[in-house]
Amino acid sequence: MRPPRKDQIQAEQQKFHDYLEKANLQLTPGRNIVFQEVMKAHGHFAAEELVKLCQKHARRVSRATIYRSLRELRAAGVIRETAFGEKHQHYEHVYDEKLHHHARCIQCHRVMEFPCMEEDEKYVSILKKRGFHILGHELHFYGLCPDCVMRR
Amino acid sequence: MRPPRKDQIQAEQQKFHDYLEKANLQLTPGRNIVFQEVMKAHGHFAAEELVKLCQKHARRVSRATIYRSLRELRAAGVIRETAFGEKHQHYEHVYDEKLHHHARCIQCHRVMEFPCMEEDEKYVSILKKRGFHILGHELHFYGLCPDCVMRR
DNA sequence: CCCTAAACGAGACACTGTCTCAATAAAATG
DNA sequence: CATTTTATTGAGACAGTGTCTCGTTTAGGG
Repeated sequence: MRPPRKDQIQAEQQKFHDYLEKANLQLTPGRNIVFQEVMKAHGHFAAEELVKLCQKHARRVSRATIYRSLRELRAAGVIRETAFGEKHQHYEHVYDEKLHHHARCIQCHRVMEFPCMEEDEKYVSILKKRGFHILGHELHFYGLCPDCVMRR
Repeated sequence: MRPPRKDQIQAEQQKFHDYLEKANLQLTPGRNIVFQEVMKAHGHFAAEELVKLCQKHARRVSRATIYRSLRELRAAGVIRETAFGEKHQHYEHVYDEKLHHHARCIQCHRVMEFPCMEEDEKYVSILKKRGFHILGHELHFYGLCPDCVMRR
């Protein structure tokens, strides 16, 4: 996933601000630092990476604030969780949403993305028939990425 | 997923014993207790649930042994991990393997299963073309299960 | 300028899993 | 059978990730 364009950052900022306003929350320095770092990060990142980045700032931001802000960004629809079966949660941006799936290398942990296809609809209709209310889905392949296959 | 039939338990036991022999490991009381509890459990279970179950036995089994045995059972192909984006790992049985996917309720955490279809092959061929060596895949829907939809 | 409520940081705590190390049991050997 | 070697184990320390509490700070609103 390429880094967000300026106008996309703008849009995300708007989204976040709108959310804060609706939820009666203020755009405080702490929240803003977390937001900025999240926008700088691209691809998939772990919460703890963000903790390290945020704590490099002059104004110290506590873990508590960072985790709190991540939840807010999630609620605002700026980032989303992705489950990789590791011990810690990963996030990715939502902007420019072309729904995609993930292939994760079990060796180097790199993640490849590939677009979601309408084939998934068949599953969707099965689940709907069974009364399951779908909020989202993700197809997750695991294996060896091209580089790690070579290295063998 | 229904509980394993007797002959399936037999087969799994054989698999485990074969693995132990090949790996020069012995079928010790500790390992056996873990195996028995794993076979009793069905559906998806977390490591910590198993810890609790195993520790009810007269012969105390330590966390270390349980986690070690779980790894062995995984290596033996008796159980497999499933990533649900929660904080702890889940496992499920491998016996009577009809490959299936999961729909998890974000409210009650129950998991529905549905069969894997050949539609996935399209993704497989895309990834292969890109040089990714696939070891496995899982489609993961999340949302509200029928019961939780009702309860709203 | 004061009052109140929101936001914050520090650190305790909880959970899950790993690791080490000394004690034990079991097998192999003489 | 005694001794040596090796595998296995349990206890608990440790680590990583995330949550929670609580006293303090900050910032508006009056």
